Amino acid sequence: MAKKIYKRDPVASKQLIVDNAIKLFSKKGYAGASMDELSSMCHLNKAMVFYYFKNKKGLYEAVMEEILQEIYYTVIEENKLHDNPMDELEGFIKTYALFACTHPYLPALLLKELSDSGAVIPELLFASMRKLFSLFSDILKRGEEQGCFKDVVPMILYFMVLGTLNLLVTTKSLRIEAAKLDDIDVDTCATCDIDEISVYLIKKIKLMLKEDR
Amino acid sequence: MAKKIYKRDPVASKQLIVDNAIKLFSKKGYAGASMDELSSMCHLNKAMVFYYFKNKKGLYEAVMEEILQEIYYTVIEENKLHDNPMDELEGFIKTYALFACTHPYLPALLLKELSDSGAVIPELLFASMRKLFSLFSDILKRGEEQGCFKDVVPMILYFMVLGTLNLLVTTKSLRIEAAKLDDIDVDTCATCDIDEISVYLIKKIKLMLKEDR
DNA sequence: TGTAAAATTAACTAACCAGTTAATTAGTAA
DNA sequence: TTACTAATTAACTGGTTAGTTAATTTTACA
Repeated sequence: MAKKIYKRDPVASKQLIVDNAIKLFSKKGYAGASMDELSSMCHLNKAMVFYYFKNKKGLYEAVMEEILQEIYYTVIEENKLHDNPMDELEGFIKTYALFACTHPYLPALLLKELSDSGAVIPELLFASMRKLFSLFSDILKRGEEQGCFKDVVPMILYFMVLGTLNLLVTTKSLRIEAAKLDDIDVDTCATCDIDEISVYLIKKIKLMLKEDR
Repeated sequence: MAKKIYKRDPVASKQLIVDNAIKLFSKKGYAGASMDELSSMCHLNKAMVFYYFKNKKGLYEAVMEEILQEIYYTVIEENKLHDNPMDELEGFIKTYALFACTHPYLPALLLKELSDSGAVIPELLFASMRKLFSLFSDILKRGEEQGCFKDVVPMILYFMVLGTLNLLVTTKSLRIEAAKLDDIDVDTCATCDIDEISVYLIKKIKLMLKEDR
């Protein structure tokens, strides 16, 4: 017997809302995102948003939780493949870079949140960033103990990696536009792909951790 | 004779609006900033905002133009003090770091804009970022020609410097909060001052530009 | 098949928003 | 003093916002 065709699918409806909310929040920010616009993106009645989520903030939290958990587990799982700090660092950067590039809403949402110390969802952002940073910090510290990294300040290096990668993703369209002009002779890496960028970043980070001075 | 006391001062009124708009936009973003809130911050009637500025976007542009010009001229003027790429690079980083730290609304506004490729004011942001990047790129290229820098990709290095410094400024309160907890043993640089940070960053960037591999 | 719960909708509300208007007040210059 | 202009205000407008309500449709299950 063929599977019964349902006119309703609550799980799919909820996920449809989250998926479209990710797009909308990452494009317009929390304040700029309208629940009317969201519901029409989903082709659902607006009351559906408030049926599945307590309010706008609750939806935003669900969105952030989903993507922060996804990046965290992606990085953590990849990390298990390595057994020495040098490879772990390389894996961390490569994995974050690839994820950011294939999920460009992550850099957009993250930079917006971090630009005001997580004004909308301080606790959640705080906890997630800490978990990811804790792994990064641990890699560097073990590397320092084993003598493969020198003069390590994890917090600064963490923002160096995340700042570089997130900004390169979010400014992509701006950089492509800039490349078309030729009044100033600058290379904006408009055609660089993510692999080239992460290979360069890894090479440079390794160089800066190789010696004390 | 004592100077006449005026009840009105149009220049001061306009500047009062810009100063408070900087605070408000950097805290809440473009969409989240309310012109009613702004006018009451200024203790002025809301119509005053629209008397001095065409509309909300016009005010936002005035705000961005003011701070982008300020950082640009600060960096450009400092740059004139040096006569070799190594000192110029150090000066660039130190000057940007100090400015960002003493004008924390700059990182907040910049990261918000860059997180969606300048959705609100693409042309203005674009032109300003290009001017600053052009200087940075020029320093690195001259350094490469003279042999003091190796394997330079200015665009990536630019976002490395700006990303690191801007994020360290905007996350300051988050990092101070994190330092109070002790469930995970991580140093969040909560007590680092801007000089320590820029000295470290300069040291590391110099190391990464010293050799090809 | 009947019924209760879950999912969905149209229509509504009250607050807020950017921006306008027309009137009023203060400064200027003759 | 007068008369003009610039600065300032209270009160308003029309549209948008997050969120609610009560009714309706679909589904699950006994």
